[in-house]
Amino acid sequence: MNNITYKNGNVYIDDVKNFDLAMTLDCGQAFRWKEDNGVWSGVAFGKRLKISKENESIVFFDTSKEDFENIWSDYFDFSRDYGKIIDDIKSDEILKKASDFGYGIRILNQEPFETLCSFIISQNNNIPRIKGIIDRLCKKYGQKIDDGLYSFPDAETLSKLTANDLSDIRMGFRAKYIIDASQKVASGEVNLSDLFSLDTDTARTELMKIKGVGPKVADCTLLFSLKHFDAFPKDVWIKRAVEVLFPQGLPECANGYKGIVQQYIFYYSRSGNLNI
DNA sequence: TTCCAGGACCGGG
DNA sequence: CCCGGTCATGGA
Repeated sequence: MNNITYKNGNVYIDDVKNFDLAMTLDCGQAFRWKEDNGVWSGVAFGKRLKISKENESIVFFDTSKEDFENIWSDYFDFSRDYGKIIDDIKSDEILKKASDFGYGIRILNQEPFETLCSFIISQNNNIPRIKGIIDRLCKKYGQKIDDGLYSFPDAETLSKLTANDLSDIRMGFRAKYIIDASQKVASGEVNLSDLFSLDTDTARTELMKIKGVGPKVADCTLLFSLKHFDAFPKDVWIKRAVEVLFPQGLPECANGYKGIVQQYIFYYSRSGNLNI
C-alpha cells in the first residue's frame, strides 16, 4: 500500500488497486455494511468506520493512524497483492472472466466470533433476513458505539441466554446453534484464536464441534475471519457453478488461491452472467 | 397458497 | 455413505 496520508483526522490512500467498496462489502462475506451516497458505514472490532472512494482514492473518515494500522489495514487485507493473484489465475479462461468481473473483491479479515455466528445464521436463509437478524442481535446485546451503531455481542454475553431470550430476534431454529457456539467459545472448548495457526482441515474439525456448524459454515468462518485462504465454501451457488464450469475440478492455477477464486465464482454466478 | 433462501441435523435404508 | 424430511421466518 503506497501513498497513505493522514490529514484532518482522515486517512487517504491514493491509487488503490483491486479494491471496490461495493464488491467487497456487499458480496455476501459481511452483513453489517451500509451504503449512503457513496459512503459505506459499518462496525468491526468494536470500531465504527465510514469509508468512501473518490477518484481512485480511498478515504477513511475520522480514522486515526493507529486504528488504520492496527485494525483496518488487516481488515481489508491490504498486505495481499490481488493483482498478482488475478495474474496467476488468468491462464484459465473461465477464471480470467470471473476475476475480471470481480476484480475489486477483497477477502475481509473479520472478527472470528462474529463471522462464525453470522454464517450460522445464514444457513437456509436469505441475505436481507440475515442482515436483519444480525442487526437486531447487535442492537439488543452489543455495546453502543454511536447513535444507532452497536458492536457485535461477545460470546460471554450470548452464552448466558436461552433460546427463549432470543425469540424476539427471530432467528428461528438457529437460536440454539448460536447459544451452543457462544457457550463453547466462552468456555474455551473451542478456542477461535488457536485456529489461525492450525492447518485448515484440523481447524474445520474444531469448528464443526459446534451444533449447527457444518462444512460450509466452517469454511466461511475459516476464509472470512481465520485467514485460511485455501478454504473453499461450497454453497448452492458454488456447487451449481462448479458443476457446469469445472466438471473435472478446479484448474491447477487455482491452488493456493481457492478462497478468492471461490469469491470470484460466487460473485460471477450470482450476477446472472452464467445463466445457471 | 406455495416456494425458496450463502445448510445442518436426523432418521432410515 | 447417501437419501429425504425437517427446521423458523418472511418476502416473492
